[in-house]
Amino acid sequence: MKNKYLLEESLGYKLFQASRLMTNTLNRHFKEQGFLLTHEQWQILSRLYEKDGQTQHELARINEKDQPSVSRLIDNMIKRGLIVRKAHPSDKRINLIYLTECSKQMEEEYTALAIQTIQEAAFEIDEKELEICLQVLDRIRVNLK
Amino acid sequence: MKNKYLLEESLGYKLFQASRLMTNTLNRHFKEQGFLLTHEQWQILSRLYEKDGQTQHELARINEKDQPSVSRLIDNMIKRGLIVRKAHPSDKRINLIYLTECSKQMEEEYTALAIQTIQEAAFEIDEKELEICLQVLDRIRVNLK
DNA sequence: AGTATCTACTTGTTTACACAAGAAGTCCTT
DNA sequence: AAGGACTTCTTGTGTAAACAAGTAGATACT
Repeated sequence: MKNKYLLEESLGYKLFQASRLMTNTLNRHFKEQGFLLTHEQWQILSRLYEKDGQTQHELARINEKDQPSVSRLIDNMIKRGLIVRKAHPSDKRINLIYLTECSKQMEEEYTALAIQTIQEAAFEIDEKELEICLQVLDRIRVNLK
Repeated sequence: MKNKYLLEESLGYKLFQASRLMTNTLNRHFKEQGFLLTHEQWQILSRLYEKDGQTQHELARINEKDQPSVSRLIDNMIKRGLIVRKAHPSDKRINLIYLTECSKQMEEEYTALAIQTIQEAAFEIDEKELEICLQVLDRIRVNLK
């Protein structure tokens, strides 16, 4: 008997679809609240809430994106008044990225929507099983990096 | 003590990064073998290997994408000679999508790379824990759909 | 000092996504 | 048979990804 590959049952496909549903749901929540924010922009903001004034290089590194992606993501966020670029005091190559008053004030509301999305996703999932899932995801990241 | 939200530790972020690593790895494998194929295109092909001659609407539905995305994805795949559009015999609205001789011949090689990617991702992960993770992913999809 | 190398960032190109709106064909109902 | 509703697909627009190539500033070496 042939053991056929089925896309639908594969780890890659399930991961991909679950991830996309979560990011789409978060995007929808932002939109429903009238916030012009994408989940990618939220990733950047969230890093700045943890530590304001990081370089683009650092933001790319910790978010595991390449620099061109972050460069343009930041362009869009500046257009929307979420962040600003400031020159590094001594190294002219470097841009330091800072939150604006506007985005600082929104931290709680944005964070609440992120947490809400995770709670919706994790609804009625056993806590131990969720923990195991998170560990597996960590290991996948280690394996592929 | 304040229980702060940490992006890095969140389900959404871990899912997103693990998923992106898997799709990027699959893309890289295709490229290394000289195959002009993206993971999104592989999703479509894989569905056609299961059942040739599906409509765009059906392909969009089962892959959980919207129709415009599938329409343009199919445009690209036609350009690369992976599939063809054929008119439905009685309903002129409908395009039926068929594999080409070329893509039919590649099924085994493409599938091998998909399986290899999953094996790399799942390396040294306990089988029971992986199974739990897959179930959690299924439940996340149910919760958010 | 002068050249080579490295670093941080930007620009160009292609692929793909989501949402909105439009075009064309089919079906239903009277 | 005619009008309206529904279905299928395409086009328009904006966001973001990866990879390649380019620019400008800092550093290191002789």
